Amino acid sequence: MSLENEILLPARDYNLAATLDSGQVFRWRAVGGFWHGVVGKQVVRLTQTAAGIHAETAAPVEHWDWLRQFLQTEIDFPAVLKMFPDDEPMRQAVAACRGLRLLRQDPWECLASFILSSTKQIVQIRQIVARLCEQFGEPLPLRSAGLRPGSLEIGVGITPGQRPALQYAFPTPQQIAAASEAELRACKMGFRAPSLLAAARQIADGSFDLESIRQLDYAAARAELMKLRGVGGKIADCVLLFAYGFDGAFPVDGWVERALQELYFPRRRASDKRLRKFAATHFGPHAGYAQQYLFHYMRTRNLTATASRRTRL
DNA sequence: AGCCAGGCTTGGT
DNA sequence: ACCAAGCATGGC
Repeated sequence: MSLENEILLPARDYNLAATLDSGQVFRWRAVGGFWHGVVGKQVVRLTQTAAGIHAETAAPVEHWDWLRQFLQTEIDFPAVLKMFPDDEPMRQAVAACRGLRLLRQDPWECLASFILSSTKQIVQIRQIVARLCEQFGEPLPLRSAGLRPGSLEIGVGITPGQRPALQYAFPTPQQIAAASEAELRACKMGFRAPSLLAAARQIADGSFDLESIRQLDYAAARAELMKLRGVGGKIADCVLLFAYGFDGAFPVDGWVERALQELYFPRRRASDKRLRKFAATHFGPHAGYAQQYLFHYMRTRNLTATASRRTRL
């Protein structure tokens, strides 16, 4: 197969913008109608068309399996929606964001990102991850050397007349493990630094195996991830859902807790444990997708509320 | 200025 | 089993 640096991936019911901006990934940025990001060592530029998702890479590639995998364009998405519970909150949440999808991330990048996520706003997680990648990640070429010379320059933060910022691969466990805690703290991750460093060292020296997680069932995989410092139930569920494809994983953070409380238990206050138990049975085999819809629904509802509040002032 | 953020760990009942 | 403090930093 010949080398290519662009492709159209057919996709229906796919809201690319909402998906890349929904708090599952932290390195994608919208630049003039395009979404710029990095998948593995590929610098990628995506845009949504009527037919699907058009992708361009800075470096030519032999195939596109890695991108189909990341974007999950080939799943039976209508079947996922069909399995959602038929109740008013879910109808509202789905209507609020048609085509919101789950991506399939690299486990290490996902784990590291969510170790850094605790008690942080999404904008801040993005900043920390960006610093981490700039400090410790491998710099990646922004333009194709061969194909269509000069036609494409992919980079985050391009403004007219300005060179695009360099892009970086997400740092490997080895690269993080070689850092000091002070160097990590310089990325503004605060008390999360020792947790990230410990995870990186365990993975780098082989005492913790991210690949073997795939062989386990959900409960065992969750327990295994929770052995890592700084990884509790919520972060474990995020990694299981976003990186390993455990569709039953149901991360409960503040937003989702509020969603469950307000939408399903409006009268009485339900304990965190009660909410988790309810979620485990109520949302079916694709509970993780349902969770993402509830999360996005609550978050955007709040954002528009604050925006309108601001304009009124 | 002060509250709170895609939480977890530890130490108290 | 449940509750609270403490953690580091910055957006709003």
